[in-house]
Amino acid sequence: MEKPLIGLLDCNNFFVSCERLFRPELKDRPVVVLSSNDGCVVARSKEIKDMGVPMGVPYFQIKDTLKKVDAVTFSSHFALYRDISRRVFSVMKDELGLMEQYSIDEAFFVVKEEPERLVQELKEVVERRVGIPVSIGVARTKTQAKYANSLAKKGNGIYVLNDTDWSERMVTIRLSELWGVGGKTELAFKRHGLETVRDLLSSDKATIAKVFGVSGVRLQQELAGNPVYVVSKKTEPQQSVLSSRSFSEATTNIAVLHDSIAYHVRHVTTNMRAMNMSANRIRVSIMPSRHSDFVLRGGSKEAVLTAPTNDSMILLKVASQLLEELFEADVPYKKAGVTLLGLCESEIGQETLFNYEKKEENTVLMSVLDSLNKKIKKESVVIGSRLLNSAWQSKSEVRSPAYTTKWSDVAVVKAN
DNA sequence: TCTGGGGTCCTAGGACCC
DNA sequence: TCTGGGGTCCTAGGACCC
Repeated sequence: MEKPLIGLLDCNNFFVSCERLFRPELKDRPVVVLSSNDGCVVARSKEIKDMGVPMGVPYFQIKDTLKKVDAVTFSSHFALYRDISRRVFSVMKDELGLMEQYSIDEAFFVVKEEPERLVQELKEVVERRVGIPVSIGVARTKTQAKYANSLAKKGNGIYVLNDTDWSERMVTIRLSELWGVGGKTELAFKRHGLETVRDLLSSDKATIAKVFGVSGVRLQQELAGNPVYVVSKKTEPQQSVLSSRSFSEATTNIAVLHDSIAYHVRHVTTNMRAMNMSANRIRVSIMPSRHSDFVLRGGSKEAVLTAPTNDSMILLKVASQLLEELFEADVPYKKAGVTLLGLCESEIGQETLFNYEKKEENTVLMSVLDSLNKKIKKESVVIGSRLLNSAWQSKSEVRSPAYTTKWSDVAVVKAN
């Protein structure tokens, strides 16, 4: 029997499509969605892509251009996108049974037979039931399927890449077009005279291993049609949780940094408690602007906790300590973040004998805090530093209503 | 004036151990 | 005067992805 193929379903211009779902009149209008802080363009409609506006471009650089073509601009609205994302995957699960969610808008799945018919049906069902346009690529491996998906996007939304097709194409496919090959890797390949998929495939495996390490060998295997990355049934447990944000303006004031770190600790621990998870390591990072003379002056520092915890008070203390150690007085910081690592289910975390009783008390306190903040308003009851008019807080000017997650914003449907 | 946020995986180099 | 070497674990940072 034929070896199974791997499919990749990817939502087209996902954030833009989500916004259009509730504003159908924007169907053929140019639309962009901005990152938080309204800093960069993170999603573009086809009209915008055709204008040559690149992904990730700073908003201020193209504000005027967008105005000229009467483009509609949205700030990111992740609660909405996550909700639509869940609907897409739930339809996929109904149709396929087995699939692996890869990102907010992509999932891999196994294709056993009749790839053309299967993906055609899948595309139609998802589009009919969720209303988001999707593209599907099918090939031997995940890396090839990614490429097939890019071909699907250029055509009618479906591309099944067979072996003959692939061997013909690999002569011209540049390594930089592939999944996992970024700017640095591309340069390294070039230095060794490797530019196309064929170049890499005709290289000696041992040499690739020596020069490019395990990632090089894996890429070579995947391109040769030997799957290294399998479609996994169960989702691996998440390994880390991060909260970070750029400041509206850079700061050299450690009090402002303490304020933002405290916010991120609260944010990240609230999420952890909601998932009933604990962490055994915490990392604090503070960074200057990537575009300033201070680029290299940022850093991060980790601490190992005596026992896994999701207690805001414990983590706040450790995080502040780490911040004090990292902080350098002459550096203008633009961004700060907190990561929790070594995640585990709260119940199975190892308790240390000494703080067992204390931990019980805090657990009650934390759950009271969480429910207050949920009932009243986020961040209404707070542990640790919180400056009024937080100097570092971001702005989102043009966020769409919470159509699917807040009753007050539910879309109204009118029938004629 | 204004350049995102949340993840994963890999590796170099130091600490430590025997 | 000459002062081991190999393994493992940890941390920080880099590269990449969406």
